[in-house]
Amino acid sequence: MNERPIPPRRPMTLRDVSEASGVSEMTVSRVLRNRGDVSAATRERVLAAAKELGYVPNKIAGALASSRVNLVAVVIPSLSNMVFPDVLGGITEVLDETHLQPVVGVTNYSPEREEKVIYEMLSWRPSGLIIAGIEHTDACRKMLAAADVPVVEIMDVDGDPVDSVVGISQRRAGRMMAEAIIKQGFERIGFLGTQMPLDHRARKRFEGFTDALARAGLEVADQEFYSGGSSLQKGRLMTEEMLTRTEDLDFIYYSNDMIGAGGLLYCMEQEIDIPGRLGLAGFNGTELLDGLPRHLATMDAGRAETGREAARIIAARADGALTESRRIEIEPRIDYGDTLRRYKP
Amino acid sequence: MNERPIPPRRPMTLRDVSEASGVSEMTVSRVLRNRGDVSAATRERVLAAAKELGYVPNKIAGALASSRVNLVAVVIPSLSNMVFPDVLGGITEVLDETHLQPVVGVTNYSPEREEKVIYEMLSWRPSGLIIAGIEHTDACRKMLAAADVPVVEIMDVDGDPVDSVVGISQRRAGRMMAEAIIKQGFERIGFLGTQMPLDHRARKRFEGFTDALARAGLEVADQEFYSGGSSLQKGRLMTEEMLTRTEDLDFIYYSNDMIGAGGLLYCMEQEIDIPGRLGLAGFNGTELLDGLPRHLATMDAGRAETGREAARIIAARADGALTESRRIEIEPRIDYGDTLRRYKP
DNA sequence: CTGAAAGCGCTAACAG
DNA sequence: CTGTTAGCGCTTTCAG
Repeated sequence: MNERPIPPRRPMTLRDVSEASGVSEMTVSRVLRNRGDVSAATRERVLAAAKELGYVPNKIAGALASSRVNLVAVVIPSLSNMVFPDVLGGITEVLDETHLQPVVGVTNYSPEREEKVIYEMLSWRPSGLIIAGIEHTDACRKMLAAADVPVVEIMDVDGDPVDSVVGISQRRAGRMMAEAIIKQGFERIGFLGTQMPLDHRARKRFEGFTDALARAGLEVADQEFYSGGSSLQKGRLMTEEMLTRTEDLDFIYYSNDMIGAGGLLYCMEQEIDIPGRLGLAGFNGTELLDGLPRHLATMDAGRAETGREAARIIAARADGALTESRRIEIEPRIDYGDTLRRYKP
Repeated sequence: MNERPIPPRRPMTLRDVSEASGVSEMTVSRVLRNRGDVSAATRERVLAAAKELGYVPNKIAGALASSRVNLVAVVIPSLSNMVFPDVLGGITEVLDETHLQPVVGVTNYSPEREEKVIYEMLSWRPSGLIIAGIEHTDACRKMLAAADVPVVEIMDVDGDPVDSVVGISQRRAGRMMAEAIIKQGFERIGFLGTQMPLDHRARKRFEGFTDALARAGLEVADQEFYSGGSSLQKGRLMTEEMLTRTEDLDFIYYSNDMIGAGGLLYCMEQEIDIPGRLGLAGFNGTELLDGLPRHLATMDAGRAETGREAARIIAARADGALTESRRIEIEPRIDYGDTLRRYKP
């Protein structure tokens, strides 16, 4: 197809644009970055030459020379969780107004991978780092502290942050839900959740939950934890198992909306009276719930808001408008939906 | 909290490790990169010093000096679509075996954003670029061609690729589904999909679909397109509308599993005989479907496989094992589920 | 096995 | 408004 002998292509540099336009490299650089005053005529010539050549500046060299990098590292455990894309949405929304750009790294809930991802990210000297969770290995904390980069830990404020932190209190969220459930008169309460060692936030929610139950003289009547597979499917199957095993349950609290939805679908098929005979609640406030036959009760953890606030902190730190650590606690909000508020008996 | 007067912290460099270990910068560099022979003793000293200082190498400088960047740019339209995380999973799986690392950019189906994202990505001189779709603005194609970087366009092979391409033929996928539907004896077929100008893949599927219908002397009996909002909810509402408007429909083809699931849930509530009175099919083969009361028919587009193949091409190009463009067409596979195969009449 | 010198492509800082 | 001169922190290359 291509018959011209290909000359060994030397990567294009500023110099090429400089030569093509007859303007010094420095001025070309100014034009391309919109910095300093350049005459309209020169600007045009440079822009035309750059476009003609299809020149894309080398940010590696630029970053090295200016020690400025417009990247914000975002470290999250998973993309398939629904939750994290929402947070990312909030981050992007705010960063889009700035010159900063998010770069995503995924850890799959593995501490080793987290260390590696953070190391890789930091080695590009980003303008900031946003990371899900507040539990990290010592090595991670050390790196983050040593990096001299603004860090925002998100989605959990219960613990000792490295720098700034934005999110809900997961323990409090668990307590709030327990209290709401108890207030509606439910007493035989089961819990269905993700395997905890992996997910500190789910664990803390569960702890807050059992705490509040204990204070009311109750305890979890049955519990089970899963890992892997379709959450919807798991919710369905595990709900069936649990209801068979513990027949007198009158409530199931799920650690996320997806398994909750699975449970809800199962219950509706079985024509179980919801929430008369059995109440249900999930966690996250995902939009998925709007399409279910009944709206599952849930708790909005303010994911987009969390992302936005975290990004605002990074942006403010990057341009020097902010110099100290911040702590922003987002208020979780119970959504009663159709499965938590009991009909007056 | 911190009472020590903070000395104006100069970012840490190789030199610091060099001084701390009493070894030349060059040798430190060798140790940290595992290149060339270094005596075990020296290696230990260097490693200890680096760890002690919490040194993280500056990849910017490294990349500039070596003109090697271990980043692979991955450009996708959206993260909330279920589909793209799966592709990313495949990509990551393969790249994890190499020294390469994916970096994700999101375009929100906007050509302008796509241009910007590509430009930003290329300015970091990645080792390769994987991008969803085969339709790009001229500016994008020009940049990609000029960049001298291996490019893999994915998830659609119908068109003129810039370089390599991996994915299904969307037109063919549409045709296959139409043929399967016709074969089952359905005749009054509706289509419910996403707004098309944004999503070329959905458009091509639709075109292939109507093509195959036409060849069988049929046409789409009703159609509607949506944008925004919860897909599950939209599927429910739009299915209701369409069934009210066109009462004699005997099949609805959805452009993705999520709206399909919404439609399915609606139909089950209405106790519509599925697939006796009405057949349904979605697209993508998402694991979501496993948890539904009935398994929605769908088509597996080989997302993870697509991601893996794309990553393999980039990896092979990066280490010189491959020098030419490749074209890999993935075979889509119909999953009949419970909603497409009609009971023998 | 180890080190010294020269640059990667750009921008800061200064001088016209 | 435009150009010149030094690096940015590493790695390449070549000498010990």
